[in-house]
Amino acid sequence: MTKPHKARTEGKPAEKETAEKEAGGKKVAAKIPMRDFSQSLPMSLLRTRESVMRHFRPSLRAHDLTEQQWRIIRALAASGEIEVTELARVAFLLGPSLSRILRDLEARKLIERRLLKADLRRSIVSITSKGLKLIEAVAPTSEAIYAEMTKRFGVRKLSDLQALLHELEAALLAMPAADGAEDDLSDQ
Amino acid sequence: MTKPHKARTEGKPAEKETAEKEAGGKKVAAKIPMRDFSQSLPMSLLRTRESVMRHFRPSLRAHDLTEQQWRIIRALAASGEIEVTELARVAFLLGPSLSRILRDLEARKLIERRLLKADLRRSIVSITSKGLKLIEAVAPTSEAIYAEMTKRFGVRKLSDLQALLHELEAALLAMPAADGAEDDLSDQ
DNA sequence: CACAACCATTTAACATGTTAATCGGTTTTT
DNA sequence: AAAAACCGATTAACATGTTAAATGGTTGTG
Repeated sequence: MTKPHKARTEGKPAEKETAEKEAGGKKVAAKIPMRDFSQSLPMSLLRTRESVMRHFRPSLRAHDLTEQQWRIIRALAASGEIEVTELARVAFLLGPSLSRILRDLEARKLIERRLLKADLRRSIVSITSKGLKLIEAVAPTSEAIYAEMTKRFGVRKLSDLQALLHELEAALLAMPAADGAEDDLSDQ
Repeated sequence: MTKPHKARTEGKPAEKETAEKEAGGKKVAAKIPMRDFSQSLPMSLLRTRESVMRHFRPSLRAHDLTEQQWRIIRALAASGEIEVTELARVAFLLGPSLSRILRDLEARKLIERRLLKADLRRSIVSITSKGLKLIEAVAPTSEAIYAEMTKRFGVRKLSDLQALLHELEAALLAMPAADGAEDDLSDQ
């Protein structure tokens, strides 16, 4: 990928000597503020997600569950039995995190594991009855919160948002990944 | 940081999707429907954000920067000088995380700190010239990636998405937080 | 002025994110 | 079959997320 030479200033110019780098003779003042930082897509997604999770955390916490543990429990309840690798995919967790969490959930007897005789490298994970009870205890509250959110935001807008999120995800999955070995200008 | 992965294992049709299942004598009984787990709003936001960050990470990594460190550096470049508490707000980081990261960035001479004489509890953080150079080295690639994303997804849709994200965030901030003291049946 | 209440920041402790390395188990190659 | 190549899962090591507690500094009140 080539480097664009269009660092433009548009946000608020930083006072101080935030480096006046100029191309030619014009002072581009604050330099490279890039898109207003607080409005970058990753930040927007992060903030919005947090504004959502903020409402669910108290309920999970009341049942001694972290967000990730809840994701796993729910995924298991929805799929019955599932291999660790597949569980990592649906619960969107990395292997190491999943490994640790499964260890803890197993100790709490919320889930169970058994080896696959056909391939001893693999194991099958499933939820226990105790785990199911926990879900039954938490789900109503979660559903109520979700319903309230939907009501406040609007079914239609929520649906539109979900659609856009999926479209963006699809568009980016189709976009080739830059390997980070761009230009490597260690000079300067 | 937040960035799940790439656990793929295709050709693995997730048999049995929802609900009850009975393998042998083990009944992984039924449960509450709930919205299809994988389509929950938090998961959608998480996955989409990851699909975005996935493209930026290689570039950041090439410069030995984590996502959070980059957020801080950028926020500083955009605001000149700023107090720690305010920095935590704009970079969307919790105090403890920020404290650690600032310590490291200061050791790397990318940022500086000075106490506020008027109130010794507070300190002002600012970016150094070395930090600015780092930004100049990373920004072009980041901007190029962002531009490519915008091109693939569409300016209009990106704008719509940002708008919906903000609206949802606003709607949820106005929603009272459940304190999680519902029924509290301590498991056991 | 003494002191409690309050505030900004940091430290502590534990869970997860993340990449690399490791460890059995399985498949392929010779 | 034995060695090499692969593979799934875990462990290691370090950075961050998250809540609670500690540390110093500041303010309000008596």
